[in-house]
Amino acid sequence: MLQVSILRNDTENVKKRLAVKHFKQTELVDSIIALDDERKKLQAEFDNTQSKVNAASKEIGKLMAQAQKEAAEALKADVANWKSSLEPLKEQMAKVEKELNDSLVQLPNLPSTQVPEGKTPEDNVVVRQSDVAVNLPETAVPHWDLAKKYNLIDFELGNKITGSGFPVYTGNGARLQRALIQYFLDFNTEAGYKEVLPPFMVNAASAYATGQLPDKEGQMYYMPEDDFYMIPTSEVPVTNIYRDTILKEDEFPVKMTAYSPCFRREAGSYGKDVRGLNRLHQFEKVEIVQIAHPDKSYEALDEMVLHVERLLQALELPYRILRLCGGDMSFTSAITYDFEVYSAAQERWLEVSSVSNFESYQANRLKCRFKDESGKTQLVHTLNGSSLALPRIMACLLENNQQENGIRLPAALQRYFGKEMIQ
RNA sequence: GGAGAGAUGGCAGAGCGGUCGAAUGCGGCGGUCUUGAAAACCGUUGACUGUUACAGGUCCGGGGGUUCGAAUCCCUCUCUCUCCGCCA
Repeated sequence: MLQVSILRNDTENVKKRLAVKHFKQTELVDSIIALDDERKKLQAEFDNTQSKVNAASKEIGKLMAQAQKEAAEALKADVANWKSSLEPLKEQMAKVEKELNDSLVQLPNLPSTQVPEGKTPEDNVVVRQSDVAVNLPETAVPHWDLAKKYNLIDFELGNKITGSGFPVYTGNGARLQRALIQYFLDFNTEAGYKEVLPPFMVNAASAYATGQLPDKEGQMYYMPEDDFYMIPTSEVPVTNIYRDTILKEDEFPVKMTAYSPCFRREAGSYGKDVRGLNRLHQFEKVEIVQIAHPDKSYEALDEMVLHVERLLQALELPYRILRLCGGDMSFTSAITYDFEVYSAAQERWLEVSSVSNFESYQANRLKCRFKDESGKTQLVHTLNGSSLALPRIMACLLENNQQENGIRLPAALQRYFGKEMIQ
């Protein structure tokens, strides 16, 4: 969430920025500042009284030591008096603080100045696009047919074992999946990202810190017995490594990469979007996360965008990079680049990565800070991106590389897969 | 799952219900000394909130309670360790 100080110091600009995100209730900004004023006032009053109580308690201690019982008793009466006024104050403070916090989590992150105006995906700006020409044979089919033909993925079996959206990868399908994970992790670690293998379930505090709670609660699988959530992305456990920490300046930048399965309820999805591998309840992803100095986070962002782009180039897939417009960005992001690959047989673009800078929005909830040169603690910037999400990459690899006699894998993958062709 | 022990500052580790935000050691930072470094010595060193600044307030795993006053007593939850059982 945003810091109140940002709203306070730059109120008009904050409202302008919120408008880019098509956030309507700008009056929330004013009410937050008013609530914070109220909070401060109550706090000051509370502190003053508490201060008197503390002083008197010490005095009582001294009087008791000197056996001045009567004086002590008199003071005790005063204390009791002050304390009774403390109770209602406390209640009011709790109320105001809750209201303040509830309001604050309703405010989305401010979009950076580079974010284009716009409301729908059509308003996203194509930043770069590769050559999209793909030569498919006459007999070309979508990946779900290929998966069946070469026994790579069994969707029906997944239905039996769990339900729709939980495919079973078999034989070369499973092997290709494994090869991709291995390749992505190697590609990332070679670029300086430290590999971590995190837990696949998190507690509520972690889900809150990265922003899944409270706004995306219904999108996660939840285990009520233990109060755990299945992770929708490894961003959650990996970023939470740095929850409640204070970094030293020489620790920047923190670069981490993690493989994990991702679990998403995807309530409300239907139709052609969910066909085959296009949208699943469980899928594999390799993620990259950076924690950066506030002055360096946009450099880090550019570096991450280039990194993902090089990976797509190595896979020889047609791709484009979009800078998302204000209306299409996620709640918590300050700027987001989406990567899409062109799935030739379906003739559609599939999102395979989303690289975002959250600036200090996430760090504020995470309480991830650093000490600057002057010794002051301030919030870090967090960034993350997929590198890459597996199912759609697989769909695209299968569709775009299909030939009459099999599927030819790009050179970069052959070493990992062990063969040039899936037949 | 059963029995027991524990949770204190970056780490280690003291702490009688009152002057304890907390001894001491290590580490960190600054300085003296040195050509430089080490050693030694001196000083300094938690977070949050708040104020122009000071003051003040809060925090000794989380929550609640007793008390004029709690790191210290009570209840509860969580976690860690040891032993037993079970187990990939």
